Amino acid sequence: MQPATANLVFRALSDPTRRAIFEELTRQGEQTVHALTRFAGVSQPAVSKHLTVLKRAKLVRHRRDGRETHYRAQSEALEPMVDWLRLYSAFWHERFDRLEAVLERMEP
Amino acid sequence: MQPATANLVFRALSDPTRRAIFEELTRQGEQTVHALTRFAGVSQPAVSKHLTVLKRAKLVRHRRDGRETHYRAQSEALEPMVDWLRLYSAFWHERFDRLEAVLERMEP
DNA sequence: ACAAACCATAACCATTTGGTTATGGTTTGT
DNA sequence: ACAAACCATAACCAAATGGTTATGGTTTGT
Repeated sequence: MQPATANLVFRALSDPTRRAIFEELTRQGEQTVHALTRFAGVSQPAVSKHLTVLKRAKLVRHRRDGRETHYRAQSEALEPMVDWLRLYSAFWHERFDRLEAVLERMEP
Repeated sequence: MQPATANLVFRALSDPTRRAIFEELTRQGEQTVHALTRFAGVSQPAVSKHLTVLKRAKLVRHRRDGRETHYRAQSEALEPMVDWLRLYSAFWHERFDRLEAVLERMEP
């Protein structure tokens, strides 16, 4: 699957409610909209809209099962953000570079 | 210095113009507001406002020198974002963990 | 001395955003 | 069969956001 643009990912994760939903999906695994609504503390339509934004950034996938829709986090979509940090964080750059070098030596 | 909250950092970097300014400061080093204005393609007051947002997130520092103000990136402020990725990106978690382990073996 | 350069703030504006309630379409349980 | 549950979308609203022009305070060059 094509990765979403970095911009969509940064935008999607800039909202605390959306981050909380993504965090919850990461921690607890797949969840229905109903469960996420109880968790998020906002209305069900608000949750649905947040999930739509996360979906456009490829940060979540959904699976319909009867009348419920199950969402789960898709952490690979964070890659543009990780790549960005690698490029623009001088502080972390060295660490990442060493990671690359070491991993390549470990599994050629 | 106290790190800014993760929320401020995520918010500040969610805007493409602001990210571009931060990227430019990282690549080219210290810059005046004037130089950043030419670079950013928006008005000087717009740049000043973006710099204020970045400043609140501790992503930039400024230094007055006569009538000009020089800004520079402060990449350590990205740490909350890196920490967040470590916590919530299952995909990258393993890589980070291996980095930690390997680095510790390399320099005890 | 004074005009110009640099920057921040104020005042303003259109658009976006994050929330709400209302509604309707499927699906399920009884 | 039908009421209730689940979810998405529509319609709406207040507040936040990202931009603009206007203005004023320092500092610099002549």
